Amino acid sequence: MSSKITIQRVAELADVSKATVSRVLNGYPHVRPEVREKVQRVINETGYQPNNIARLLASDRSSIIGFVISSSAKTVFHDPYFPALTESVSDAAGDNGLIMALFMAHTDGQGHNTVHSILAAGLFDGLILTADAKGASVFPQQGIPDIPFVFIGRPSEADGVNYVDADNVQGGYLATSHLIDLGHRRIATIGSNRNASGEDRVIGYRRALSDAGLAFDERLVAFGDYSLSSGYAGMQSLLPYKPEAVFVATDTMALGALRALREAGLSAPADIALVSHDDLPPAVQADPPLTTVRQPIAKTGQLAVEKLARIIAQGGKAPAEKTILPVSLVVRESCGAAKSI
Amino acid sequence: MSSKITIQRVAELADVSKATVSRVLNGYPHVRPEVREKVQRVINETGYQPNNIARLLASDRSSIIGFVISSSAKTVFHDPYFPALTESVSDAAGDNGLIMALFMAHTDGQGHNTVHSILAAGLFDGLILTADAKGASVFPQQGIPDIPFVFIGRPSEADGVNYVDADNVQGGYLATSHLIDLGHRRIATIGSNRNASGEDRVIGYRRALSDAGLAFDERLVAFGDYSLSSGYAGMQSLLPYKPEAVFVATDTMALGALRALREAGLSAPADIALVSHDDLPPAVQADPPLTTVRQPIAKTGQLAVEKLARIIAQGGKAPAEKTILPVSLVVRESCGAAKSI
DNA sequence: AGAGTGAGTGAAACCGGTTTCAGAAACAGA
DNA sequence: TCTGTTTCTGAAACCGGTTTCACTCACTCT
Repeated sequence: MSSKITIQRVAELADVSKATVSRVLNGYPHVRPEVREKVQRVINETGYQPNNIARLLASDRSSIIGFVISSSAKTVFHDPYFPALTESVSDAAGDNGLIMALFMAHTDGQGHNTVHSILAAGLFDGLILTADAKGASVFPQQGIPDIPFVFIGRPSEADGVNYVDADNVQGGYLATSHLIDLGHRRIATIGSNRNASGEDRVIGYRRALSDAGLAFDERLVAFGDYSLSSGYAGMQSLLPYKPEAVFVATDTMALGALRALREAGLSAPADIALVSHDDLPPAVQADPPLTTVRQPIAKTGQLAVEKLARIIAQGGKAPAEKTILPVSLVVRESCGAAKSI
Repeated sequence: MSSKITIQRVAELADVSKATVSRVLNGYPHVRPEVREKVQRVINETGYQPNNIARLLASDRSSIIGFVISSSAKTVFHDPYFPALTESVSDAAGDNGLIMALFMAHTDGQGHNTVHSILAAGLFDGLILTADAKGASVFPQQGIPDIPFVFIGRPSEADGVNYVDADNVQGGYLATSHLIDLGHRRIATIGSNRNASGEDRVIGYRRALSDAGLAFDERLVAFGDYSLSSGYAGMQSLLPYKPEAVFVATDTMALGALRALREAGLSAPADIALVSHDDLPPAVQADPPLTTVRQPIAKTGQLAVEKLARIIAQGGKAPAEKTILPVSLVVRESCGAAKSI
């Protein structure tokens, strides 16, 4: 089916053996310059492209990595986080000479098995996994060959596992501290206990309060599921307790929170100051633009891929290490610190 | 690296030949029921998983399809259109027993070559391509084996090419007609001439005007590039000509248009009625929620994959056919037809 | 009973590369 | 000039499946 020219044909045309062509192809030593050149010429003239499949079968390496997005809910691609992450992983894979295959792992039995069988097929050199719902670890499982993998986001059982994550605790801390610095005292949060990232942000929130000598008030904490509507609901549940400011754990939920405010006849930052987390496009597009904690998503994907590539190159075994990326506060209008149009 | 058990090992354990195991594996006939069962038992007991690579090399079929998103700009994943499409293609691929590998084809020389070489490697059974910038056809090119492919969206050169697309002309027509029905006369549009879809929507817009006996006014047409900011700029450029209503070719641009209105002290639908196109999540989230033309994105991806699967099953050659999916109008608040909170 | 079918099976070729191994050629040192 | 290396190179094995082909063995049909 593919281009009809094979390594055998090239070998014949260049009047050498398959082995020699293979050496030239892979840049191996021990080939006379003139021979190398002759082979190279034939390759160029014929437009020969080695068949990856055969190469892979022989060398036990595919150059394909799987990127598994475990979406418990259908929310996956509604939050711009995953698209952004996907893009960076795809780019990084390309830069490292790898092909990325994307999977959405639906946690229902059916889809689960699909992913499982795909993995077991031995097609991939490695995997990038997104840490998702607590305890719902897709990996590792019985019967799966020990293929290298790297998590993005801290998985629930992080012991002995490679992962790259943003400093979510610090994110919650920065956001909350900023609100404290602006003079607010009754600071609420719309967090999430769906996964480690969400929990960490709430931890940062509590730590900031504590460091500032402020009491933690159970009633000022709402939990969402990263969806816009859960942010909306969260804010509604918070309003009766009259918060002066709210740290919302994601931009998307902040959008929902803003809507709840608007419908209650309130506005940010005039009535309630808002700081969110992620700094995705909606943060800029929101009205008012959101003060938010910037999470280095592109960097996260890139480092994860590079780490995986390194592990693969090392033959699979490498000590587990975690990488925590710093986050930073981006001040816009929703917090009330800056004034603009 | 993979599970150490090979077909050879299974054959030995079941006391049959590799050929027989292969037949059982693929559900081929000519195997005695008892033998089939014995082999199956060994397979189950050992947890044997056939090596896809070897299978593929021998059968010239990989069950992997490439999904190529050609992103001229970085806008790709900012517009929720692509995430939604990706999700549907991924799902459909899984349903058809195929693995989807995602590529972002950056049109710069570098990335271009990457995709090119990947394709030439003969790893894929077929491709799903997104029709993008006019003339910038990624495909077909010299040296690429004739691999089956299906476009999503009408490509610039659509002759003899398989594609699945929404009825964009009808979309523009429906949106504009709705505004006309509401009594508006000075109807502007923020369209796009970046690709066929954009052009078609403008064609529908013009046709609706024409059918209603309204004159086409050059000054009431602005062009954007699908980004929120271009919608913003588009609306600003339109305002001096006092439109009563505007058909914006995508939800995302409509978000930008709404912002421009707000900053100009105007609001929709009170001052200017708005209808957009796509019906992606932002349409619901917008304030006011957008009246928009629903495009069956999930269906589009699904049909494209199914069509591709069919072509592959038929051995590659099949007559080119186009599939145009119907669109429908979703009335919300931005057009002024409905009143609600 | 003998020829003609068709199902069931295994040996071996094959897919298109990589890798091992051994031999030939070139070059060094004594 | 004669060993001892080192550099090139090709033949052949190998990766783990699929597929062809020939052969055996019932089981009809004359």
